[in-house]
Amino acid sequence: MTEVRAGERRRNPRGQGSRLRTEILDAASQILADAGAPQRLSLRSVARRAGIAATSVYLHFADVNELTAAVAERYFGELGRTIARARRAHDDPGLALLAGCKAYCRYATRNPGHYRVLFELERPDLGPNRPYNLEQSAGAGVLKALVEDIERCQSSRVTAAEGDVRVVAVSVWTSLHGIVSLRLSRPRFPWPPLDQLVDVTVRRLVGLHDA
Amino acid sequence: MTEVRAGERRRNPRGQGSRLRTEILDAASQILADAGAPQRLSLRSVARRAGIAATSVYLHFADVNELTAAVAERYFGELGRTIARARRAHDDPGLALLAGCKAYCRYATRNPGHYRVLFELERPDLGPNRPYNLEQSAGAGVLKALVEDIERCQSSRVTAAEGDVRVVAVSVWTSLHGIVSLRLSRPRFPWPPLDQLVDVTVRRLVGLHDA
DNA sequence: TGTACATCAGTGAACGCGCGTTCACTGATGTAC
DNA sequence: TGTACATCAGTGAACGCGCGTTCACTGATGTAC
Repeated sequence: MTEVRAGERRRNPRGQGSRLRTEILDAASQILADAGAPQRLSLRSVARRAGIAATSVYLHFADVNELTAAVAERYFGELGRTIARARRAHDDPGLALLAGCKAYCRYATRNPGHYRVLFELERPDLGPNRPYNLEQSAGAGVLKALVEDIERCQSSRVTAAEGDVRVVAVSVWTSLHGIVSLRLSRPRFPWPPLDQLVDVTVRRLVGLHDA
Repeated sequence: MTEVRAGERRRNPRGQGSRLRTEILDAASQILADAGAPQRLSLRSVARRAGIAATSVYLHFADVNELTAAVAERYFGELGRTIARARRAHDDPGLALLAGCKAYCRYATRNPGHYRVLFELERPDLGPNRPYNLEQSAGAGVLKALVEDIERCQSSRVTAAEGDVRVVAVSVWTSLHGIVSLRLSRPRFPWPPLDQLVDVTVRRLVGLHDA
């Protein structure tokens, strides 16, 4: 089994073995950026990209599932920071909410591979017979911020509709996911412009007055 | 290569060779129903399930993509009929719309494998550099019916909001897709009840008065 | 009526590929005595 | 100060699996003469 080696990498100095973990996750990130789809994310493809032997992945991850879970963890953080940055630019709670939603969708369409790892890739570690603790789930923070944004809209009366905030937040989140995931899997469909679709959808779901 | 043979099937009589095509699609359907996910839908798995040699699939399909396209075609029809049946039970246009939307979501959650073939499975035949004719796309009928339902709501004044009907229809469709596809890929998340989420989402998007 | 032949509905072995995982190993660097 | 040893950061060959596709074939059934 001859692996293509990318530039004869030199081993890390003693005590710095954990650097390889980062290099592996970087390689996974590059694959996702290139392919736009998480199907190509195999243990061997990551090792190839990182320029190491396939077996070296086992030095840091027990199996391929642990690797993909670590990849997902990394991108939940990235997504959360991207949204937070967009919201901060607005004082008006309605505009802040919309900006966050648009940032979510732009992240997905610009980083399809990363986004799909988060929400579409099969994750046996999240499957049945596994404990699922919402609080410790990496995506929980993103949803929590969305709930707070909607609450802020309601309490400052920029919104017309009331209703269970959590249900509305889940409605907004799932709708955004539908908007971007269909766009990614069926790109040739004649979609309306992304920002327009997000704008219409979120305004109506939350009850924001038109701009 | 010894294939497991399921009950020593006997060959079709002369002139009835095209029966095998149906048997192949039936086998694909069974696999999707069992697995709930389209990843398992390979040419070989379908052949195994149908009790035929892998090569026999080539008698009716040029390659594996043509097979999956045929599978999708079949389920678009099924989905469309399911929705139509649900709508017909209501005279009120708002209730008819809601019933169709709920039928869409129920179809997806009850037939996850079939639904995912329609909207998630990679379809190289729908990829870039391919002609995409909306009119001849198998899913076009489903969307068209949705547009008509929303128009009926608007013209009979059960709806408060106006707006570009096609954009609203796409908004509703993508939102429904998000609701069910996230549920399928992350089943352990504490989702609100399906019907409640659909009800809230569609009513707000279309501007239906609460029940 | 008998038979040669064409057609139809498939089969079975083999190919090369990428995959996850296992196992035994290598070779540089630091440390204890 | 010299050296034996332990540790660390990896490697390389091999395993069995399922995959899509190719190729040459088989054997029953109908048909023309």
